Amino acid sequence: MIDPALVRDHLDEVEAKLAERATNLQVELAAVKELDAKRLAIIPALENARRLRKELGANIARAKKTGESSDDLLKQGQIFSDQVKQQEAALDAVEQDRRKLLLRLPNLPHSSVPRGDDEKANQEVSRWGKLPSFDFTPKAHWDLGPDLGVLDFERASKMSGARFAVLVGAGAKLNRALINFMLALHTKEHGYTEIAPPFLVNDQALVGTGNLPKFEADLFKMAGDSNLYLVPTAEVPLANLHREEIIDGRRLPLSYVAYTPCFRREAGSYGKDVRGLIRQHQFEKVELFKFTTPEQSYNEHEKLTRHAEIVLEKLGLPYRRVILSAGDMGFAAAKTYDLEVWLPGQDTYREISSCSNTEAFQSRRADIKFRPDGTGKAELAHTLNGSGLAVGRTLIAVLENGQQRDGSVVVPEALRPFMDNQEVIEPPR
RNA sequence: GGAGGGAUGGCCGAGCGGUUGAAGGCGGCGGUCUUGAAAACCGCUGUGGGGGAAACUCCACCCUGGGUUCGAAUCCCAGUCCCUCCGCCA
Repeated sequence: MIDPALVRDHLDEVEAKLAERATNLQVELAAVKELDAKRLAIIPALENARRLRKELGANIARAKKTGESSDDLLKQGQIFSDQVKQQEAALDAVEQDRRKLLLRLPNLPHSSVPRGDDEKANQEVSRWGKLPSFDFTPKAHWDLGPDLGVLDFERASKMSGARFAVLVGAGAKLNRALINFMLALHTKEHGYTEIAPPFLVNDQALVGTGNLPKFEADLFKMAGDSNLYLVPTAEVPLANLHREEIIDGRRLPLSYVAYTPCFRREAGSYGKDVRGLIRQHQFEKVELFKFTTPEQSYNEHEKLTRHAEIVLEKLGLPYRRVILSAGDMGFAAAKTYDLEVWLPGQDTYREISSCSNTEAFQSRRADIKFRPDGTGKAELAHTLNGSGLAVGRTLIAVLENGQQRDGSVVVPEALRPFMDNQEVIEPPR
């Protein structure tokens, strides 16, 4: 949620910033501002009514003590009480409406974010790694995987339908090795605390991250009268780890890493990435998350992005870093770097990680604060998240980049300790 | 699933429906004392929202949401979470 005070005092700036996202939210912003003004008008009236009621209450108590008649006072009390109730109802309605609008406004882009309406305006920041050259035509993983006997899309569709996959044998093992490798790296070398969170979260948690109320269609909701949803990313449970808390500022930054499956409806992506493991209803991810101070958050953003990049470097997978344009960023992000891994089978870079600073956007929704130096006034924390990495896409990259003429795949050295020292995945004979 | 018990400030804990934002203790901060420290003593010590340049001031908040009442931390209803016992269960 953006700061309501900004809408009140700097409407033009907010409008301009949101316009960079290729959105037109002038109507909503004007409505927020109007409701805000109404709110500020009701509050003094309400408080005055409450004060009158309170003072009268004290008089009644006194009169009762001395045994005086208090019938007139009681009658007056009724009037005051009605006024309070009326004003309270008015304030409640205005605040609810205002909140409803605010919850649907995206975050303001940071000043370092390039303008632009969509991914075409994204800017490459850096490249790493030498693109592999093959003396044969490299296969895409949707051919390579089944040929190797490690990926099975047809059987998955029988039990679950489209956008699911079964990993078999060395494929399942490679998947597990990637998870363990990433967790080991981030916990031992990058200082993250490992979290094993719930995979089902309630609606409030999703409001906190910005997935609700606007993107309900992207989520799998449990049947029945529960308000539980399957996590679309570990970002949700991790962000809510400290909801409604005031963190001792001396403990910041707090860095967490969690492995979870992720579940997404992928509504509206019909016909997009229908082949292979790129876009699935269920995938796995190792997620990085930080709580930090506003002063440190952009520094931490760089660090977090580097931590994700190091995974790719250790695996020897060529990639590039891209800064997303304002129009291509997610709802909650103020700034996002995407990491794109090279997929030779598709002759292109594909997103494998997205690292965002949401500034106070999620903290304001989830009420996450910190107290600098452990004392003084509590301030909203900044939150950061990033994939470190998407496991399925990493698996694809390992297969496509490591493939050999005979259809076998070389296991990256860094992964071998997690693969019983297996060096090559051989095709079935 | 059944039967009970509970939820109050950073923590523990008290609170006949009427100056109770809330006793007391612990912890924390500041001070006095001390060569230093401890002890002792004194003071301060929540969050949000209005107003104000500020000092300050007003309003709200005792799990959440309703209700009763002139007035609710205190009474009633619903819900959430925690604990104990029984049943079931990986």
